Amino acid sequence: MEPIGFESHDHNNCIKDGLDAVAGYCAANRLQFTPVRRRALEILLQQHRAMGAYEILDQLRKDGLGSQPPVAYRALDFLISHGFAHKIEHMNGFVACTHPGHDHTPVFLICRECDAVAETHAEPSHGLLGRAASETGFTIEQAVVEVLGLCPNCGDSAP
Amino acid sequence: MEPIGFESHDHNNCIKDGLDAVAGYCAANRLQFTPVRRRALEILLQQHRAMGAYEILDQLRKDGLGSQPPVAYRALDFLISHGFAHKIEHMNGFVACTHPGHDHTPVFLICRECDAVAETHAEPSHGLLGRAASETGFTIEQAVVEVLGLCPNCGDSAP
DNA sequence: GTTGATATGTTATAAAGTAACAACTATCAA
DNA sequence: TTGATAGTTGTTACTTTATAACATATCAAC
Repeated sequence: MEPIGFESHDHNNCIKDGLDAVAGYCAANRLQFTPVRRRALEILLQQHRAMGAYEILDQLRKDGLGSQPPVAYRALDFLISHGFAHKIEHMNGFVACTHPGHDHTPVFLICRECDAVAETHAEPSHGLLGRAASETGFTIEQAVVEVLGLCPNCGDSAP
Repeated sequence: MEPIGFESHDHNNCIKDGLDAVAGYCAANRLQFTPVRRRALEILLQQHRAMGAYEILDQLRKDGLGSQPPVAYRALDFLISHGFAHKIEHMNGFVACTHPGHDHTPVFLICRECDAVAETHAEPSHGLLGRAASETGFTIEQAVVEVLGLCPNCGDSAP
């Protein structure tokens, strides 16, 4: 599973592919991919970094797509609840999912220098987490894994 | 490494031992373990669950130890920066560390039913995280790992 | 005891998130 | 095609979480 986000790539594809994948998933599952939701996702897709809800709201406002906080938070709730976006708890921010439609436990690599976020995966019921949980009889439902540090670009220049 | 928090235990020892360990560490390292800081830690130690900063502030206020938010946040900053407490990002809450004084990467098991928090450990440079990081050239500095689910007590009664 | 660093008290405000309700839109069955 | 229902958006007002800035007090070391 390759993290996406640090290496250079054709970013137009990220946006288009992301929107298309979600549009398709919504069509197939009778979910309403409304203008607000679509635009919110597009805004997130434009950057591989965590954005604040109010930052997203500012953009929506410029497009005449809602100007009050609940509009942004509701769009984000929709995107998150269907796995199209994730919340970065550590930053009170949000990122687009890099492979929407698949059930997964995301692991984020977050650069403290440039705020870039790369997403990869782990299966929490295996490995360290699973072992600690099963030892105590704890039932895992969800895992928040956020790794902070320096991305390849920032690590090289400012070590 | 055994998680602490779910099984029954002599809780008076948790409080006393926690305070003693931190007091000793502070004495040895010329840190000021002031009344506000000591009481904030004691409040956290009284419960194996995440508490909000304002919840802690309420308690401090009752003891005449400060009544404004910065007092609580500064005490928590001190405790966290020296590893005596941790922030649970997922809940905007704080817990006492169960083994202060040791450098470590905490992993939290959080019960969504009763809010109990157990702390265990992982070494992020090994395992899944380390592999994902080294593949991309990412330098890990810190990891936030919060596992949500049901503790043994709540999982049995309400599955 | 003076000085420089550290800690606390306080005011004010920023940032993040939600409750509640009214108005609009999609969906689908009759 | 109408009407019932569920889902979505607009808006007001508010709660919760967190911090900036500055004055005052205390500590620690010389």
